[in-house]
Amino acid sequence: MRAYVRDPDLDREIFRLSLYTCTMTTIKQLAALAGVSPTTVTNVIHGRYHKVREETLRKVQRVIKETGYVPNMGGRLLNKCDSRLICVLITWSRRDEQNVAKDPFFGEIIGSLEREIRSHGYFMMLYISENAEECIRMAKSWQVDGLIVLGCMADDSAYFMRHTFIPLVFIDTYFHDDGLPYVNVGLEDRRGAYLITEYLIQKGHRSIAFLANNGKPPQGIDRERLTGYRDALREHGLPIDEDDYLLISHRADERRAFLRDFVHTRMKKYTALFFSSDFYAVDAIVTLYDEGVRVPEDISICGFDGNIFATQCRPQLTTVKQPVLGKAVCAVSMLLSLIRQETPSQRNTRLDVSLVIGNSVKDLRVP
Amino acid sequence: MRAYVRDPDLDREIFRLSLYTCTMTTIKQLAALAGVSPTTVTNVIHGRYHKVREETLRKVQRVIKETGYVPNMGGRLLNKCDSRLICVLITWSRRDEQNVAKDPFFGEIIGSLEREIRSHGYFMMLYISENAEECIRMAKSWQVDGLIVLGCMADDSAYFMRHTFIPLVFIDTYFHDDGLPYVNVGLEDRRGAYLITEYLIQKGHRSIAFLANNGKPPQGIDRERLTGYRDALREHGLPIDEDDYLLISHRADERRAFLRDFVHTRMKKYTALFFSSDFYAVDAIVTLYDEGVRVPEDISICGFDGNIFATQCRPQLTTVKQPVLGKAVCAVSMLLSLIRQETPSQRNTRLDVSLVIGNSVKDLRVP
DNA sequence: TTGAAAGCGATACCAG
DNA sequence: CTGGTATCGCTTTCAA
Repeated sequence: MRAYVRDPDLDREIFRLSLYTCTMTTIKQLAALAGVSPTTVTNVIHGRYHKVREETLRKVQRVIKETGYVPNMGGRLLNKCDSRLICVLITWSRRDEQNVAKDPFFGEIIGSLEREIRSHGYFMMLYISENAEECIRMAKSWQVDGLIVLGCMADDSAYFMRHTFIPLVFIDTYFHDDGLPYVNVGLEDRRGAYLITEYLIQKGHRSIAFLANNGKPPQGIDRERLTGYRDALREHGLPIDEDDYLLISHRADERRAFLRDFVHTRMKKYTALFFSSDFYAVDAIVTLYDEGVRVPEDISICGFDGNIFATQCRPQLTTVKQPVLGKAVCAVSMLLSLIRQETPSQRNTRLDVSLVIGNSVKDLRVP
Repeated sequence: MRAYVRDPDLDREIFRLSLYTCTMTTIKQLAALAGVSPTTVTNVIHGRYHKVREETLRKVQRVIKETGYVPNMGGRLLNKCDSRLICVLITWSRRDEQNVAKDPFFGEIIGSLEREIRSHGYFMMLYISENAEECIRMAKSWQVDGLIVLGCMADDSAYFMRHTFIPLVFIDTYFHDDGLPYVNVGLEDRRGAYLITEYLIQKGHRSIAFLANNGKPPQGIDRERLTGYRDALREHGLPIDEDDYLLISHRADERRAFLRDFVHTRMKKYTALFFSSDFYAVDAIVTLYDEGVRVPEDISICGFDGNIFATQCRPQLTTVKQPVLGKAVCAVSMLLSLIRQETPSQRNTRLDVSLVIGNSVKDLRVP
């Protein structure tokens, strides 16, 4: 195999072409430059090397490299089935937009998903909407290869499943019991809530409230966490009272008003408050602090998520840590296997959580 | 103008077609259904109503609606110049990924940008990379209509400007003095820093350190903030010392180690620390708290950003608030005007900032 | 191993 | 007002 010899004519042509930086090089042009057909060029691009002679391969590769060829995705899209696009859908139903975007979980999961998607050679579209129909329209419009849906309500997830055949992976979603083949990546929500409630009980707490914001009756993850909390109470022989499940608003002003009132009335009934997320737990610590209530001296508080709020809060929040990056890795890998038409190893993945002990819980056994 | 009469044949056809939910309806099919040409259908879709007779219009609109027509963006892309795609680029140079994604600013700006982009009928791609060349390749590949680049280094911004003609708006970026027509949306960084430093001085502080992490000499926004801080010192007759500009690491462990050491050594020299971001300021408050140093009793601290960290921190952080949503609105609107080939009203927008007084600064004038 | 040619869906141009 | 048709860049099929 002899060494590749530079061709001055080709060099000149490539240079001439490189001047037109405004218009992109096309496969046809590459073909013309290399003196081969478009077919050969595509074969090289797609790594079908067995279909190309060594010398041709080199020549084409050189032209590709030197022109700085960039494929036009429009052409690909048109030829169906390979957009290389993955769309991350977020449907904020209850919580309002501002809150969700400020929640560090949002940034973390978006960042992690982007990294996973890009590292697998896909591109990420982000679409945030309350309207499931609109989401489906855009997915079809862009022929996206796959969808990752973040924490939506059961009605929406059913809608997504019924209205498209696009590979679909949910994160943190719970579903109607309708037999549809949902693929979900979630947490051991129930176990996490159980663990932390048990921890509170161990520390001598007997009257513990659970606070969440996903409706009465609770839906989705909050229902699971409530169940875990109640399981722990029951198994330790403590009474379960409907009234100990408290609904808090997603609106900061309403939430604070509630807490300010709560402090001077019903709070006396409890020694500990278990919030369904760090976001709300920290907000409560701060509100109570402003009301002169000290944590954990006057009341113990814990959360769920283990995010940066929990670590940067003083007293440091006792909480349940979830693996955010792990969620992203898992979701993308499941989605890719769906895209490859493989049957996923598991439809319902529940990632493990762990207890993070901070200083927001008082040990009541010590006098 | 007589009422539109339903056509049973058409109804049947539409129903038949709707069964093929797997393949999308095309303009050709719409045309066939409505008994017109593709041209007419496009005209209707693009609202060129003056080119279509009333009756035809109605018929076509009905077919579009009933088939649930969704345009295939591939076709559009191919016909150049109208991808309706805006790509948000993030190039983390110094700070590491985890930190950036956890910073609430990230989530807030992403959320706000998405909303702005979508509400103007565009689609958002998110691309996070350290490699400017890679960014340009993807932008060309997708023929994106515009790019929004978040806080990159001067070298990268120059690279972007030189290597593409795609409309480009920067956020929070400072540039080389190379005469390129950068369009940027930033803050009154200098004024903000000036304001808060002046506030500290008013409260009796005379030795104030400035802590940031964008290198020595500082680059980008940190250089401006440093300048504002020094302007305030100078104008109030206080000495300016190189050593009062302290570099902190983006790595949590290094930063904390530095602070822990700092507390027992050089910190005695200062009565106040001004951090270049709330992220670092809050981290410092927490680290100092753990070291038994109380804020503001032992030392005063302030930040810059006015994000949720600052509000949820106790003592509440005194800081400079920036309009995050405003940045997104402004950036998207400038980008759209660039896309429309208009000359932007302003190349360099600096949004106003305001002082937020918390409880993290001690009034030294009170004995 | 290579090439010619037919499409993918939307659009714009030009004729009627 | 409406329709035929060529085009965009890429892929695939089929023939050489």
